[in-house]
Amino acid sequence: MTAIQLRLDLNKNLFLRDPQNTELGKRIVGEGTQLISEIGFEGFTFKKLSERISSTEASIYRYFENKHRLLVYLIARYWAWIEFKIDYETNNLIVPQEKLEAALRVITHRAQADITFPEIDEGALQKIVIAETDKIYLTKQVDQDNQVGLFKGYKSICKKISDIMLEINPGFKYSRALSSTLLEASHQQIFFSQHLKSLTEIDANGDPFQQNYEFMKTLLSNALNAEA
Amino acid sequence: MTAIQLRLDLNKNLFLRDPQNTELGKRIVGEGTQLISEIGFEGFTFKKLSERISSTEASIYRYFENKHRLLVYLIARYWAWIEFKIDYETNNLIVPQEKLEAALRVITHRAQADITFPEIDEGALQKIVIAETDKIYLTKQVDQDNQVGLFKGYKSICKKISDIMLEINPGFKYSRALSSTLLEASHQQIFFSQHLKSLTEIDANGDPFQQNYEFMKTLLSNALNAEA
DNA sequence: CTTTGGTTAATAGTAATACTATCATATACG
DNA sequence: CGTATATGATAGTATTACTATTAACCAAAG
Repeated sequence: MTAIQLRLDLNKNLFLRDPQNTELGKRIVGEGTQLISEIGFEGFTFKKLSERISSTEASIYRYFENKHRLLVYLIARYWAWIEFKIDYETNNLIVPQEKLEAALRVITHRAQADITFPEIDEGALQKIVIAETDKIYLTKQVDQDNQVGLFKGYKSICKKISDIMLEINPGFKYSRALSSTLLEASHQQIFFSQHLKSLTEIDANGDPFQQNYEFMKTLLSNALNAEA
Repeated sequence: MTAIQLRLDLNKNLFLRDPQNTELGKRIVGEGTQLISEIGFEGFTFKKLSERISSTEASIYRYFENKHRLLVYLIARYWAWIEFKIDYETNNLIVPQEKLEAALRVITHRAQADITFPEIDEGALQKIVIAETDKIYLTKQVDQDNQVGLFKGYKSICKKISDIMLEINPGFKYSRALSSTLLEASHQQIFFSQHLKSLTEIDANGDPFQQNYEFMKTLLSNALNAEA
């Protein structure tokens, strides 16, 4: 795959001012990704980021309402990127089993800078997704955030995979549930392999992304075939 | 089942002073559970709790290092409670399939005050587990916390279920991974049914706990039988 | 060439949070 | 009775997550 660059149209509620439009915006997003992946979201502040990009807190606040929104924005970009890759990889495939395998490969594999954003380090972004994704919806404002469309990208991928499952087995009753379970497992199992090793056979010293793919493929094909 | 009361020996690192030993300790834990389930963990502070129990911040800090530790403590109690119930329900069962079903029922079902803690509202505690569990390990200190045994209870349940799976199918390669995936799904799917409905078929207006049980049972039996 | 609009920097300030420290009082226990 | 322990009362601190104001800069429009 040739390296191409992406520019996304994301939900307008994800930001106050589109960071893709300005130099400062790109630095906020690019260095923000690095900083969060380095020190973790809890320790991250706009103050620290402003020092890193030689700007000010107030300037960052003009792009994002607060640090939570920045996190949601970054992760939305990740899922938009994943969705694009699923479309790309499944394009022209006819056999639904092949489509599903291709999609599964995309959601489980290590981030690679094939299709990329100009200013974002995809490896760092994937690290954020692994460690912080669940925090975007595990909040009191989840319903409001959901209502203004902040989670559209994630839901869209879930539906996409669910639809492929239904092509394979139209009678399967839990395609959405299985799809979201797999999406969650795609980062959770990697996290466990790094930090809570007894919770998984996946081994961070081997090729955890590949192992996770195999685990999930096993789960999937059995679940779908059995009910056929 | 007759109502019985539990007193647990939890890891000493979960608290500074054992809250089960004193009146104040029990109020911290009991009212803390209520308050977190009401306002969410982010909005929760020791200040607010101290007002609610007519005590002081400083007194609460004598029991728990910080609010994160209190959350870890509460959730550890939940999983210890679940583990006890699994042991109780699987006791004397011989057929591993039956054991697995019984365990699955325990981890998926709505909290009931059958086997109980004196001061804790199990319904509120389960609400906390559904909304906050992942926050106990999605932190920068996860490795240190893990090292001092804060997550022992969760890991123990994961192993227990995994072992039953291996009784059914000794050749299954992903028993730990599947077990942790199901444990995570046991609260995640309920959360989705309440807040991000398009991510699951489980319907919060029906009997979501029962539906979740059926979803997970489907997953499980297919995964285990296929590889037999 | 000047005005204007838009972007950013600089600075200051605030309420709340997450603690820590100190001291006095109550109570319990041996 | 004396002493250890638990709690309460109070105060204080560094940091966080913002908000507000003003001034400087720059590009395009008139």
